[in-house]
Amino acid sequence: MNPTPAPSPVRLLVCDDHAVVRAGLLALLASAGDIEVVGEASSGEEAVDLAARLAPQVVLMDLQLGDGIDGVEATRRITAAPEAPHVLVLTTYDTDADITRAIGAGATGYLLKAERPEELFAAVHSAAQGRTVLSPPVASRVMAQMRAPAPQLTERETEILAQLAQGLGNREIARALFISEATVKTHLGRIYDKLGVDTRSGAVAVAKERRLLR
Amino acid sequence: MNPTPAPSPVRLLVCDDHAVVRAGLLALLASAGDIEVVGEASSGEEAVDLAARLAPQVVLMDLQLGDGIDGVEATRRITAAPEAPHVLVLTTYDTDADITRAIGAGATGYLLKAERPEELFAAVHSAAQGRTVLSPPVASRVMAQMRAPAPQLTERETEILAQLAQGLGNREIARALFISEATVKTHLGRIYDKLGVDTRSGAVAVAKERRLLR
DNA sequence: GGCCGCATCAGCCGATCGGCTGACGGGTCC
DNA sequence: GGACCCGTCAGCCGATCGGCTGATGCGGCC
Repeated sequence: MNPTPAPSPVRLLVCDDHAVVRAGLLALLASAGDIEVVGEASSGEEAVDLAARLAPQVVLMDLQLGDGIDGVEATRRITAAPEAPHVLVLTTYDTDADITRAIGAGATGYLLKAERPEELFAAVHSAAQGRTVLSPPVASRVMAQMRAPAPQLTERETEILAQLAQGLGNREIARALFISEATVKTHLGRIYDKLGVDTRSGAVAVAKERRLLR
Repeated sequence: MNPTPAPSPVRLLVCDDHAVVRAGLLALLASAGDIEVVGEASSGEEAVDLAARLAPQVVLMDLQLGDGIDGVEATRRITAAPEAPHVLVLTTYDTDADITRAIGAGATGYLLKAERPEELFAAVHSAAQGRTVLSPPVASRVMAQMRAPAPQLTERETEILAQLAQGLGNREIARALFISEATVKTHLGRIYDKLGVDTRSGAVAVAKERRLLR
């Protein structure tokens, strides 16, 4: 009937730590017809392993994976391999920190779970060809990121912030990081500037909100 | 062939703000056979409306719903109606605060998305009969909650905590809530006790962690 | 009526924080 | 070699916080 031969389906590996969500994705993707789910992983480690063994064209990756390595690290390891599959991130959050880290780790696309299912199907095919796919809200943020010089925290500042979020005082932070209290205060001041706050509790709130930690 | 007549399927309404997840659940539940999804909602308001109009036996409800009312409030409104359907909460988090609020709002069951799909099917049927279903981790927490008198914050303390998480100082909090600074400090002291911390940043961290706010 | 939890307030004091100015060494980039 | 960022440190000072003791009023509960 159809003169054009059916294209071979895209070989896909799905990684999500929630079994119900994973099963839902499998059922959903199966209905697409031109997508073949060749494996499923419930952890980052498993995804890295299966990506190497099953050689899928695309890995659909959640960023939040509970225990073990997170989606960013899994993405980094998967894309580091020769002949690596393309990683399409499918997650809930569209925070700057997550997007930046995922792209930095080598993700080909970044899709939100709020997206329409048809977009997901289209994105899988685009990713199979190496084409970048971004959800509109994500694309907006990426553009904004380019325009605004990105008030990003340095590694050291992030460490300080992590200690702060434990409720530690300056003296305790200093001891934990083997630096002087004066240095801690210097860093804190810069952190306040970058986050647009002027108290430690405000900094912790913003950090948790923007998912700058862990 | 089969001597026993096929039981009429459970009428189900699915509520989740993420379109991809919702579509996945639909596809998954459709494969169960004895479950009929009669409607889907992408917001709490829509769920309340559809629950009244479609008269499902069970509502599968996510707690995090983005804008508008949250899953707890939606559950409260749905179960408030006469002849109300049973609400089965299906969510990611198993924090004490979420569980307590959901059950308080009238939820019949509380399932985690990490659960196996078969458990979801079984839970829907149990919920249809009004039987309580709890994921094992949730059940454990409920039991622990019963044993330990639950260090719960009062309404006022929660308000103070919310202000604190904005990074406000004691004077500002006092002004915002129309009370004296001394009172703010008294409340803060009690909050520290209940949360097991001794600094404001620690309190904010715990609050965000245990999802005590919003 | 007494008990108790909750919210409100006062005053005190030592410890801590936040903002400031200034400084030094080690990278990187051009 | 100079500009620049990062991380490190010092000292100062006023503002704020955290812990304490003690007190009042209100509303349930028995």
